[in-house]
Amino acid sequence: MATLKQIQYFQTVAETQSIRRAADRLAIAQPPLSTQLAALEKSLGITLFERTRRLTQLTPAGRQLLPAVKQVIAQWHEMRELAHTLSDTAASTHRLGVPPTLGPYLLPNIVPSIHQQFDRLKLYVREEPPSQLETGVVEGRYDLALVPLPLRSDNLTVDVLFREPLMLVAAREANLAHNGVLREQELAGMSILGLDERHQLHREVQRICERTGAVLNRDYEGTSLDTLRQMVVMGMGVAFLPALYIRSEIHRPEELDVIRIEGARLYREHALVYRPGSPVRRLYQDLANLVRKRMANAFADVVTPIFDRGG
Amino acid sequence: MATLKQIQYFQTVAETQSIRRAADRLAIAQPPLSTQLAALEKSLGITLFERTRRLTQLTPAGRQLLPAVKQVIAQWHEMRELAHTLSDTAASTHRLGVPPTLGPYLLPNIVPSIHQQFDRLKLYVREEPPSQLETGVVEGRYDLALVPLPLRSDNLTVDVLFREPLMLVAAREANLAHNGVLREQELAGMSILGLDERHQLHREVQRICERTGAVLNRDYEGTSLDTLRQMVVMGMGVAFLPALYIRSEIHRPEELDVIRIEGARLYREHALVYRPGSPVRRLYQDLANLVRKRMANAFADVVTPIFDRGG
DNA sequence: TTTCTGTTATAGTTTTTGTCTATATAGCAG
DNA sequence: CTGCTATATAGACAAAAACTATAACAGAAA
Repeated sequence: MATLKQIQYFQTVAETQSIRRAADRLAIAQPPLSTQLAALEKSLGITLFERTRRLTQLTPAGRQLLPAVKQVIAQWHEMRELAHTLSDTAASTHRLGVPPTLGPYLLPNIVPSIHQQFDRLKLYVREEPPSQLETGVVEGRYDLALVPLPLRSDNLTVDVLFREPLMLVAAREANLAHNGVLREQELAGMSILGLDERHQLHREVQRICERTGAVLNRDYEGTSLDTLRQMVVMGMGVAFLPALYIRSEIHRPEELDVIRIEGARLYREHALVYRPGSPVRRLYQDLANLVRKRMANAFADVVTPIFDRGG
Repeated sequence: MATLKQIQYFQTVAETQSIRRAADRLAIAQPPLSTQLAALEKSLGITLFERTRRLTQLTPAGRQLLPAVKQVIAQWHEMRELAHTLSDTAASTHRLGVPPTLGPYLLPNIVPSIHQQFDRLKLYVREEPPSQLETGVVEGRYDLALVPLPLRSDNLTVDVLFREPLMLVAAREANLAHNGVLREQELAGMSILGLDERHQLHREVQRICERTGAVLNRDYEGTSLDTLRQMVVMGMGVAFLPALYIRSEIHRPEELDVIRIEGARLYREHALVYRPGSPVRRLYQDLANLVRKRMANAFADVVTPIFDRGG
């Protein structure tokens, strides 16, 4: 089996037109070079060189093989160069999974910061429901993912990122809130619109309803935060929407009231997860910290970064 | 230094997602595969795989390196395939040098036969004066050449091919010959047109003139056989032209008389030459024989093949 | 929990391969 | 004919890669 070494030897001899000079250039003795050439010729079934005293030159067959040989070596060098670039772990493309109720409203705010700090890191981002994100990371379809807590699987490393409040949203005409604030008790019996049950948010809202005595309206369920918002605008009821969504999407405040609920712990928590065995987990920890800091700096009024609860 | 073997191992492990299965497929034991992978990772400075118990999968960096790795292997296979094709010596391109006073008139008649017998052999043909052809072969610019005898250099293998008569050509109006034949003595004093002295034919004609008492006209010399013919047609004198040229180029017999000289040995001899050390000299001998046979079959009236005078 | 199973890593040994030095062989020049 | 130079060959040695055996370890099953 022809080796890369032999192929390099071949090229050098072809260039120098001399086994002796090639041996010098390759920094080996002449006999092993002769031996390796003979081995290569045997394995290829071709006489590559015409050896005379004054010079060693290519045979017609060898001459035609030379370009192919150079191709192999060129590709090899290219590969090594790429490897060198990639040897900085932050220079690779990492596959990031995000839930549809968070990704579109969070990423635009943090991706620029990521590129600023890790300038050669690339992200390949896909949206999926959180449960699929988890299995996706476990099975290797993703390298890391943003998911809401709690997790189903226990074999992932979890870096908790921040706590995001859920705000009650009502149509302006409903005139539901006094001064934009309601007490938790006032939620009791209220009819709440939610997303369909494939979304994680469905369960989170469900839990809130159970705790506060509100009633989750299952006759109409939204398929996205935007449809949910539309349902509220159209007066079909009230809904809990994530603070980051509200911050980025509620552009027409005249249509909707955003109501803070006093005394209730209405929030969801997001984490960055990845396989414990990932060789670049250190990078992912850095990314997690970057997200927390970014949240602390630019969204302190909206979310609460969590710095010290590791997975 | 990453080896081809290691690169193949890398690809196989990436495909099977398991070191154990890859080892099976590669028909080696598992430990050396682990070792080689580790060596490759070290030499590239990259962690290529994330090894867990259930499966061994690519890291982000490894995933991006894989296409480059496949390229290297693909090029390598391509090279081996080409080598296999070339292992039939007759499948290569051989550089053939021919003199301008022979090539254009001989090759069209023999190249089809060559391709018929050696269907994958290719010829790269160039024209040059015979002296340059000889040094060209010695120095390796050509693999073989057709040259007129005698040779200057003595370090080439010479396969004599055939003897080609030189015919006296005169304008029809000159009415020089009786029945298309002249005796040698009648050449004495005759003014002969020739090619310029860079051509081998110049010297051949000069020798004939010296022997027969004819006079080589040096006032006007042709630069090619065609200009020489034109000079004869225009009545500037008579000339010796090679039989193969006449056979292929004298299309208008009314313009010129072709005259055979009785009793004189007026001919030149052509040989196929190549370096004695050429690994494919056997092929060149076969080619020489093919040319002789072709001459014997189709040009017996024009040239005389020479079968038994080796170099 | 413990045990069993399957996978990868490590240790030690053997075999193979590559390289070295020394020498033989062969053209070519003087 | 005799050196000179380039390549080939032989034998010794070192390095690399293979194998066997075993350890370590995680996940599944008991």
